Amino acid sequence: MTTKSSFFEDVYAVVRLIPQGRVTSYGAIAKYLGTGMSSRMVGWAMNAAIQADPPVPAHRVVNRHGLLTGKMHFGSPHRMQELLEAEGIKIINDQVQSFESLFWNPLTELEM
DNA sequence: CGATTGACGTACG
DNA sequence: TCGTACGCCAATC
Repeated sequence: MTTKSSFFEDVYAVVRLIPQGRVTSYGAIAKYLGTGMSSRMVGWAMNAAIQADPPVPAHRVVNRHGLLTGKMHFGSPHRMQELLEAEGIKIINDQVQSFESLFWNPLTELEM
């Protein structure tokens, strides 16, 4: 893109492309962005993503294990789980059920 | 300006 | 197989 897309904006774009009822991992996004395995940057971007406009469905982004590690950042720890369950995703003990089936890989879906 | 932290992930023991 | 240590890169203190 001619526009100098910031790391954050790029993350927002990918997360916004996540279909409802699907989830992805920080590492997948990080790799898609080409930042390698610096998944921490993705998580940091997510922190700002909540305040981003339009709002980014950060609740669809979980860690490699499918755990809602960032649930505490949604204002209310239960908010993230509520949002995911509202999309039809089952969560038990902060763990996404059938995570592998619900996993949305940007590298595959976007066909890099 | 330097040190620490951070919603992760991989490697090694 | 499980636990601990290290690395990434940027932002915040």
